[in-house]
Amino acid sequence: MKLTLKDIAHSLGVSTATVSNAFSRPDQLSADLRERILGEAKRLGYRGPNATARSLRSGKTGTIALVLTERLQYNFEDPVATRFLHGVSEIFDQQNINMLLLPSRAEFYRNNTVDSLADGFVIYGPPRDSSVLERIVVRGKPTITVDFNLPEVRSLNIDNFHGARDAARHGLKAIENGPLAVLALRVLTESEVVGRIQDDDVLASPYESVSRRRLDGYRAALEETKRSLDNEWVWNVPESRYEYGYQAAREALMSNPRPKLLLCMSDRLALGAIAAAQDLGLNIPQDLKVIGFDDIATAAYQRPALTTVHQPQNEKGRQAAKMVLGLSEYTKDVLLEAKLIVRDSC
Amino acid sequence: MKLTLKDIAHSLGVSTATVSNAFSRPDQLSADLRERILGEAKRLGYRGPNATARSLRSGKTGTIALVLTERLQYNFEDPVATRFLHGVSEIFDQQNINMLLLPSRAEFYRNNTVDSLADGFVIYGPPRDSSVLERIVVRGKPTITVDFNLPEVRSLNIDNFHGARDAARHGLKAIENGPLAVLALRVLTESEVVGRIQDDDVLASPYESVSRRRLDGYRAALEETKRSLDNEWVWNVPESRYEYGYQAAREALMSNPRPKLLLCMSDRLALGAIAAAQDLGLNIPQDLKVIGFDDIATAAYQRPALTTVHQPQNEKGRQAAKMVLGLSEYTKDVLLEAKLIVRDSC
DNA sequence: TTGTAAGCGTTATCAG
DNA sequence: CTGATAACGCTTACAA
Repeated sequence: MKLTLKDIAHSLGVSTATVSNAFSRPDQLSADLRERILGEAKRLGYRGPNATARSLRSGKTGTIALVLTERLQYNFEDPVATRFLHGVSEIFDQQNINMLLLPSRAEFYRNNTVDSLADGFVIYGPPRDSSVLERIVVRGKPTITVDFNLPEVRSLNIDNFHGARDAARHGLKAIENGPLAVLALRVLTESEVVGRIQDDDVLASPYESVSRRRLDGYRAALEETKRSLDNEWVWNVPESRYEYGYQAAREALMSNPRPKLLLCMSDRLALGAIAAAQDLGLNIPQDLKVIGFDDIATAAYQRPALTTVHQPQNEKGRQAAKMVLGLSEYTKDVLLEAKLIVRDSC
Repeated sequence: MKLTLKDIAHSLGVSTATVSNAFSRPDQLSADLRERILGEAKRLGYRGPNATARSLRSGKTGTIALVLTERLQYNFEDPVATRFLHGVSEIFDQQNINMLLLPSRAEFYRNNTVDSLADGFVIYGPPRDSSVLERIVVRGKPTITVDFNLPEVRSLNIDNFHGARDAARHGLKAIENGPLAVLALRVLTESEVVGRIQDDDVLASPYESVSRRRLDGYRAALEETKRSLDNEWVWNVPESRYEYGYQAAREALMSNPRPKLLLCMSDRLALGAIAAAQDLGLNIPQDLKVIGFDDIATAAYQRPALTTVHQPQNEKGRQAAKMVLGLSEYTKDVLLEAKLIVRDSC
């Protein structure tokens, strides 16, 4: 048996409008009548206004959608993404907001008009297929992009350039003039394999990507010491995974001259790299120095503890949530600091 | 400018019903007309039927809700929960299902009629305030419970009893007749502190809880060797956290006689316990043996690698998703195996 | 194969 | 302070 506002109204001899007000706008009716209505509703087992009907009429859903990676799965795997969601959910918890998780793969949106399902959107990272953005970025609904930019849309980023530059500076000082290699994350747009960047590879990506900024940061530090970064010493890695870090580092460490420093664009890559180095019998930091990026939890736990660039993922999540809810103290684009944390690996 | 079905219908001189069919029931009209409608929609910038209106009418939302812990945050912190969500999202990814994350705290449901927001519910763990269940368990919407049971609702569990019993058997064989302690997770219903179970503490919980089953498993193994478990040697811990494991283990290890075996109801507790032991100068497994539960990723990585009971969280997530979507190969309650994995710590 | 029309359960507007 | 009534945008019998 399905109960509606009408049933309550009927049973009490009042109008549906009044019952609606009793639930949604308490100030619109006498406390007394409201009491009676709520009591009757409870007695009959009515649980409150139907959410879909309410949204259809009011245009509000009480839900914020997070547009994540191609496949949702990834977000429960990668500690960086998970930490971001942790921050977001802290604010949603406080504000009683429903959290809708959406993948960014285009196919998902073919039969799915999600823009009506949420009051706002947080787009975490650039979708591979940018047509998704056209379906989502609807005028009128608050939308913010995280880790990339879109014209006309507020963005939240961390300062990848300076974080990377500081990391590289620190590393370069430690190895002086020794050789180095970079494990770069998705710096080639379409490549799905681990490998050196070839001279003729194109480094451009459709958005000013996180990786690109980090690479530029590394470069800037090298230039300060009159060095430059040869593409040959940059490994492209398609995803932030331990195994890829292992593989790329192994290739790099078996090259001649053997790098004394590995600049890694994520901690997971760095952890894989350390394992590869250890398996080759190298000591860290004596034989090889490794610097990561992200500062995931294990970076501090593991031995040797990882020197890395801390990015405030938790705070980033909180900021993203506040921005989309209009609760942020900032009114424009936000750039959070990324700070070098020196531990044992360099 | 907001576009609706009507606008498309108008612009083409057909009825709204036909436009609706063009999007939702292609077999109801000629391929030719459909082509024309879709073309016009695209030209005008119409993105497809509004999801709220569609659900109001059809009763379907394309969304499955996961009712998680009190605060959503926790699920992005605890690797066990995260792994479960990983499994769930794998199936949702395949089936293009929207994933709605809901906290289980009662307050959230006061002004929120969520039952209309989703086509089905997965309730992961018993809510502290069971009134939430009344608001959610609606006849007609597929609902399944995970890690607990509810009358009339399909459930998914792992075999906690046998997993724990096997763990305890293995540990008891290793220490022969030595003393042991248990780090028990939320085995006291209301306690928020770490501490020994007092004789007069009540062990009952409103549901047959996971912890209770694990405790019974430990007990069963002890009884096989004619031993029994004194409450005094059971520490209650309010949440599965490293720090609590550390604290409880420290208390246990400073007691007399000092336990030779720690049976821990989660890996995070076990990892904390190992750290506490090491800080007390104990060697594992020589001086102390530790067995965990869950088999989280770090259990295998860390040194000494943790002996633990593997629970198939990923598969559990997949099963939960399949069950709620009616895609499961099982038709009744499901019980997954929990298997002892022997590594270095015992 | 296509069109007509009656809702789905609310909330907003406006009048009383 | 309360009540009629008209949307909200769509789906689905049923009729043509």
